[in-house]
Amino acid sequence: MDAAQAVEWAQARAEALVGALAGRDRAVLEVDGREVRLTHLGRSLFPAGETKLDLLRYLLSVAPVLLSHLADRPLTLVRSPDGTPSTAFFQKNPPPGAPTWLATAAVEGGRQLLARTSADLALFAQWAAVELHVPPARLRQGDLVPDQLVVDLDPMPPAAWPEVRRAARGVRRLMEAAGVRSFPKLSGATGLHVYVPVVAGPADPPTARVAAGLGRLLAAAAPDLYTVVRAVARRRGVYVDAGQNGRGRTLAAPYSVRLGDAPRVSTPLDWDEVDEAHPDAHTIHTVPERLVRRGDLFAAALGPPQPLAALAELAAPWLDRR
DNA sequence: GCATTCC
DNA sequence: GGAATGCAACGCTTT
DNA sequence: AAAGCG
Repeated sequence: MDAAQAVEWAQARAEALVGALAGRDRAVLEVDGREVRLTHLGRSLFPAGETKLDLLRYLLSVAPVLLSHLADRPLTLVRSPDGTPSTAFFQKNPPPGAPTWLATAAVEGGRQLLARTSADLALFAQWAAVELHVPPARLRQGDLVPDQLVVDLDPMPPAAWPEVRRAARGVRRLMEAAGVRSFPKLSGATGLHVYVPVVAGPADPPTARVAAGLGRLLAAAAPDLYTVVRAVARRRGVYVDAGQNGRGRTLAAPYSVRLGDAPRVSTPLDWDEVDEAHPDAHTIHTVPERLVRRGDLFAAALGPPQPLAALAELAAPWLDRR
């Protein structure tokens, strides 16, 4: 079964499960053989009135692909019970009272949340965990091993989406020059993330250093477009944030909803779409249907991995510069 | 959203 | 009993 | 040394 079929099935199941909840504010949902207690289903989480029930419907609809991108990655939830970004809080450890069936992983001394099933996602909806963040690294035998290099493009006002598009084209060319496949997605806020599935050889520098080198390379070639300067006041154009590849860093997962003035989704794109796409066009209302039509454009961002050396070589002259 | 702690 | 509080975390940079 | 940043 391919991604489109899986989502079609999941969407039908979501409609059936959520349909049975219509008009109710509390309920017990049975999914994947688990019982999830739901409350405040009518609570609005976005200005246009999308509710916790809408978030639940979305998460269940995209569950097969969303879960594939969360697998083996310790989760950071961004919870906002009233939908307001300013009152949101992070949660990475299981809260007291969490159901015993919710999986956790031992990560660097603590226990962190994992998502494995649709029941897990339903629980996160109940928790008003609007954003699901994961590291570009996977758990393997208790260790967190980087499996993706991410170039995070963030426009600094007055730069905006048009500048991000131009910046993305440059990143695409750079990745083509390195001979690696790369995959763009909307951050769901104002920026864009480019993912490269990689595997590091023993002699390779860490992905964070390679990403920082690529950022400096881009900024040297087009200083009006790219900036790698940390100090916010001195940034111009599009900020290339290599820090997202560092230890313990996370990004909004593919297909994660984002908090804000609309339920935008961090949506994978085709490279050829980047010039036409706009973040506002991809929300919980549009992404499930898009998945059925296009499949999961990020499936190959999970692998097969490509040698990090291909990028390390390009970045080499810039690795230890500033 | 909810368990815990504080007054 | 009702209100307040915590719920991540850390290296790197700038000041 | 402390504060800012993501």
